[in-house]
Amino acid sequence: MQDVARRAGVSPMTVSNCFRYPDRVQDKTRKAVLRVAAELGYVPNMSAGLLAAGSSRVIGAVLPSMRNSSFFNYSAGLRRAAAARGHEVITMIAESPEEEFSAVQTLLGLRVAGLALVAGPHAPDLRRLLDRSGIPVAESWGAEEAIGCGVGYDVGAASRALTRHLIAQGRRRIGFVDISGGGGLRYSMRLPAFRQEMFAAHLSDALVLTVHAADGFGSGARILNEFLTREPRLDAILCPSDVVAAGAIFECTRRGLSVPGEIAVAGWGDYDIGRQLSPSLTTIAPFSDEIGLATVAALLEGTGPGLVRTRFALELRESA
Amino acid sequence: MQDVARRAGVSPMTVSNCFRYPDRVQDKTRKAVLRVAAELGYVPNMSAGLLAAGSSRVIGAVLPSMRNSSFFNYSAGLRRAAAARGHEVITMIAESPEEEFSAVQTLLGLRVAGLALVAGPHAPDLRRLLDRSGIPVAESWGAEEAIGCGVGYDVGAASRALTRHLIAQGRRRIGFVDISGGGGLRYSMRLPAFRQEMFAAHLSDALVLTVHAADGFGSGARILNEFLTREPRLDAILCPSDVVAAGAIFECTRRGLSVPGEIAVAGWGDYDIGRQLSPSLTTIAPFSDEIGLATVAALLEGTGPGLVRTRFALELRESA
DNA sequence: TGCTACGATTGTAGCGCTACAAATCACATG
DNA sequence: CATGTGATTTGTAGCGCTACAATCGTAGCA
Repeated sequence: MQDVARRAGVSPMTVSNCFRYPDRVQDKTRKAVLRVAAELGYVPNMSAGLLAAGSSRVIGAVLPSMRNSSFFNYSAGLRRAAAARGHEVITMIAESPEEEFSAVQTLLGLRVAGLALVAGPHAPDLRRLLDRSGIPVAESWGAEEAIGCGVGYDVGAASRALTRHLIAQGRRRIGFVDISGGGGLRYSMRLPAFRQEMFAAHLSDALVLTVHAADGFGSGARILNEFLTREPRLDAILCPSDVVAAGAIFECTRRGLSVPGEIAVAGWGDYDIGRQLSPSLTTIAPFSDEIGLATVAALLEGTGPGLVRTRFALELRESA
Repeated sequence: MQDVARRAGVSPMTVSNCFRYPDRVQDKTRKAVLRVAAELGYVPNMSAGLLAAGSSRVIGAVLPSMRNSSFFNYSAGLRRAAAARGHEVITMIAESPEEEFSAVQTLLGLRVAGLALVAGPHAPDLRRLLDRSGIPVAESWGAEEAIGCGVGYDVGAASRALTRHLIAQGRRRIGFVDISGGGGLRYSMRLPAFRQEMFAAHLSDALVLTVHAADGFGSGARILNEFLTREPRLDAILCPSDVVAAGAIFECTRRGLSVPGEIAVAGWGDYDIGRQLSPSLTTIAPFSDEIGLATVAALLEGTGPGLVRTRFALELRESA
């Protein structure tokens, strides 16, 4: 900074202002300084700035992965909302509660302006660590018990809407595929909501199977087998993701079962594959980018703990 | 840090040492300090540490997306290699050269220990900025002209291997699907290598089509249409990704063309979908995680500019 | 007991920047 | 031409930590 100031013939303080508060500096001066800075390849040392000012313009996000389009869209939403407020987003991937804890420590060490977590199993000390840090925290896909501000759509309502739709279509023997593993926590209300609606319609809610998130396509055959063994007249399946649903549809095709004629298949998450599939997939669209937008808003507008509900949509297509 | 030192009855310097150089501190002292720190929720301010010490243990990575499994595996490789060396990885997503430039500035501002870029179109000033920064840089999927150290497999060799395989199988009228858009830059050697092999085998290399990366599945129908219009006796297609190949196979199935009987279809990238598909997809496996590992090694072992080659494999399955 | 050697611990100074208040400047007014 | 006003610029002090050198404590040995 000294060098830039000298070369531009101004004080270091003016250089600092050029980057942090451009309005405070006369147009001509600022342009001159910025030109010299570009020539010298000067990039302000954010660590020093943060140390001096006590506040940064970087938001930290911890994600369990970015493999599926939900997290991808979420991340895009985070970035868009942050950019609109002059902030940046840095991301750390953590695939276990331990990794998440360590990532949070790193981000806290960087003294980010806010921290976006994703709901799921957390390390036991995480909440305490964050409470003491004083940094705004939001938990995306979070529900009532969220760390900081929970941001997400009403999974239970979505599950009820989907179940009601199937019942309204005349489906009676509906198989429900639950998801296990860490990510499943975000969808823990799916099953209770399904049961509630089935009970209300005087239908059996006993056809429940569990798959691991990682199984993906591959589980389609197993699911169908097990369901049909237990209930040969099965007429609908509710899958926990479009990928699993795609696997189920592939297996139906292989067995010569028509979809949706003989069996209705519903997915969850509105992934690309669901649109391309034939028949195209009825699914829940979670508007994950909105979760990202709302998360940044909660972080930066300082609403504090609470619960922010985003939208979801029942996407009716061919398969159910 | 002062508080922790007071409560633990030691000097601030000892607290600092506990976190940075655990060996310098007696076991008993360290445990006591760490306990107090945990109680107080103290996390060392990395900015201050970096400012004082001039070096951080965080590596910055800029990715164009993490939608596909290549980047996901790459990112996992980065994290694994960094963890093995006691470092962390923070990621920024940038979908355009401008966003990439801005992300690099942020990461440079954080004074990361190293910067991992992905090959593709860059902002014109990026190279100069990085040269002056003095921070180690590597460009993954990079080739000869890489910024910093290029790390990646030999795309040309992979393309030649795949083409030779099809020719050896007796295919004569081979359609080649090229990819356009930013990401295509990483694969610019695919087409020249294909042409070279076709020429060497005295075959026509004129059946070339271009798709946009974003089109994915959807482009399958168009590709097949155009190829078959130009050459009704088409007997093979080389696709730029497994997703495009899957789209092509779907379209073949719809038209009643048998794969690989009448038409061989080859993908690229070894995505999940290629294994689940029926017929399963012959493809190039890029070992993206190795690119991540090698990138971190190049960054931290300070090999400087140069070119590091990782492996790839011709994954022969049912479709070609 | 005195002295050395070595590991553990502790001051001091300063990393690069920004908040804040003070100083300076440009310009219009009486 | 003195004076006031508001915009622009500039010192000063200190953010929280670590490198480095200095100091302390203690075990081993003559």
